[in-house]
Amino acid sequence: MNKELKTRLQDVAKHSGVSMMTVSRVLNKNGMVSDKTRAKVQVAVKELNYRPNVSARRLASSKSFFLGLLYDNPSTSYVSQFLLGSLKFCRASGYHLVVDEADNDLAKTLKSVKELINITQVDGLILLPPVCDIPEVLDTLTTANIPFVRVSPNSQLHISPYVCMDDYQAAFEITEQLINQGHINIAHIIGHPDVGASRLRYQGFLDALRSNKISVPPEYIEQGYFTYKSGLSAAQKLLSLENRPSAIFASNDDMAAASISAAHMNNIQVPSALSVVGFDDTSLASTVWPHISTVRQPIQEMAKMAVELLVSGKFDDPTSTKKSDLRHVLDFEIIQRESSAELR
Amino acid sequence: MNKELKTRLQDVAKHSGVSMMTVSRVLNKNGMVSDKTRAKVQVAVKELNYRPNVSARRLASSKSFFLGLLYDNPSTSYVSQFLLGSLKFCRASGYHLVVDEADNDLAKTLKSVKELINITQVDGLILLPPVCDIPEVLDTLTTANIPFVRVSPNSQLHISPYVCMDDYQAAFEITEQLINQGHINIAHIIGHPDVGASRLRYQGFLDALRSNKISVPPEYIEQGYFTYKSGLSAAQKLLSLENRPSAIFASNDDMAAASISAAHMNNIQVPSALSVVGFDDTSLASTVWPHISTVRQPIQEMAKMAVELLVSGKFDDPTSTKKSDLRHVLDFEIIQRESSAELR
DNA sequence: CTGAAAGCGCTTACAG
DNA sequence: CTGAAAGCGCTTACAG
Repeated sequence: MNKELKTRLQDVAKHSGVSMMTVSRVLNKNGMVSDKTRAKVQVAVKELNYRPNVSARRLASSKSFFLGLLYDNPSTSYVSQFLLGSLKFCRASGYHLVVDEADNDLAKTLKSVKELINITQVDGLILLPPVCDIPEVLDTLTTANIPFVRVSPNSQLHISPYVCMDDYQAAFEITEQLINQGHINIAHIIGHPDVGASRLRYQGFLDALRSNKISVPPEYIEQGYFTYKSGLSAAQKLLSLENRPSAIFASNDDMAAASISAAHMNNIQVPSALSVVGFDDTSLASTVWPHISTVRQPIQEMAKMAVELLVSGKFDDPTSTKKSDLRHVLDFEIIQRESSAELR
Repeated sequence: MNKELKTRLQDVAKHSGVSMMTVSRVLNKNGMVSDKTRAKVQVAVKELNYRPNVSARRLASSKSFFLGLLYDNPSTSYVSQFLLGSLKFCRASGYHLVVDEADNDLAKTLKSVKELINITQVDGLILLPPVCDIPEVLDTLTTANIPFVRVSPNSQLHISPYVCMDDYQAAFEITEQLINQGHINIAHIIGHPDVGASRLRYQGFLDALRSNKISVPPEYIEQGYFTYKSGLSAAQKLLSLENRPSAIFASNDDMAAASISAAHMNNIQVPSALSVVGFDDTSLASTVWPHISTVRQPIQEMAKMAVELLVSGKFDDPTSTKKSDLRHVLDFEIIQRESSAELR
């Protein structure tokens, strides 16, 4: 390490004519500093392009500058996108990320959580779904008084800040897009019954149809489990109906991809004879052919928001926070690709 | 942080009756310490369950205890699996990982590399394919004298240690498995022409057939580009041949998945009328139905090996290393799933 | 609102 | 082969 290149706190102090202590206070935004002094210091920080040494900071302070990320989501692409996003924003904030996979065995998971708290001594934890809804994990964290942020949680929404997107609204909009393309016979493959988002997406679908005065025959609704296989058999049933739907909205991309395969098997052209839309915008959506029209989840932005909430320290004292501040909804995006088109 | 819980270097020193300096030397494996003293210290370390404080270490030493991971691979699942693996082993070794994505623009990539060297001051760098084969990146690293490990590189194999698997042998074996299942009419979809592994897999395929005295008609060989779409059109051609193959070996899973779709479109049952095998064992392989028989790349192990090579410090002085030590080949695994079966 | 001193847990010279 | 001293770049308590 070229120590001589690095500007240190001392350099900033000298440059702005104050003590190191004062610079430290400005940097950490906590101490009482006069506006004038603060301004002076901030100028010096900018001019010298000063970046605090995380190791020194960690060594001296009571904070660890570690954030934990706990996941047990089977979707590699979801986890990895989130991971990459948090890594980036942790780095920007001078934090490091410790990643742990929750085990199927609850006892093991709890052990990992306790290790993160006691050994790694994380300053905060991010929980991805579905581990973010395990009561025992939440209890452990609450008891240990460790701040945590949950992503798309499904229960106990009042106990921690969380980030999510509006699954209902997204489903509503992508359904409405099909309607605007002239589709009336629209089927839906519901997602896994245990996942809260499945219900929200289904409801958004129903309400979009209702608000356009379109009725759904019961045989247009199939229960899926977010897997390709479940999507395949659901789509097979839908496509063998006498009054075949002209469009299928699957509750995730895997099942949408399966619907396209099912169409192929039945010699039904996509999108000319059948439109298919999915949800999530995983890599699968742009892997299969035709590429799948879908809803993009703002995973990167969710990661950024989660890190920011933890870094801000706003929630370090959980009791002081108003419920209204807990919910952070991020924008989704409807992505039109080649698997859906105007009805003709 | 509960400081009182943590055992420190001092505690170990006291416990084993030597100075902190001696403990440090034992821990860092560099200094000259008598075997007797070393043993004593090691016992104390074990008993007290001592783990060095990375921050203190980093602050005091000339090393940063940062490793960089540079990637530009489009496969999210590949990158994320590698990422998760390295994260794990970095943590076990007391290192932190800084992850950067190489840009399409070479100038930007070089800038990132220089930042990793000068600002983050990484102790070493891991390069994933294909960025591991960009001469300018390699030059920058060599000039800066930063140790680096490459994963499955394709060129200049003498300039750095690297980890890889035996693509040729794996292709040979999975082809031979098809042969053992009674297949004679086996087609191959070649991978992207710019990727070295494509050639090796193709060669393994050819040699397996040759060693079993099976000849391949030229129309059984199709050029693909590792994409689903390229696999789809390649498979379409293969399946419309008069002497249709009974098995297709695609050079990756995406193209194998596409081959299955193509079979469906032509009302050909997989695996009863057509066996399909892929390569990589990405999540796609167990997403589509039937699940794809494939070759598992040992991505986690490759990550571990890459981290270990860097942490070991063996290659800190690149000039001193013998060429024979550079190559690290890891074992693959043939995974038999539902997409291939005995010919009947 | 601001500062001088001590210390976080290690390693790097420097001695012996 | 082993050790006592100084210092890495910050923050925590304590003064004022």
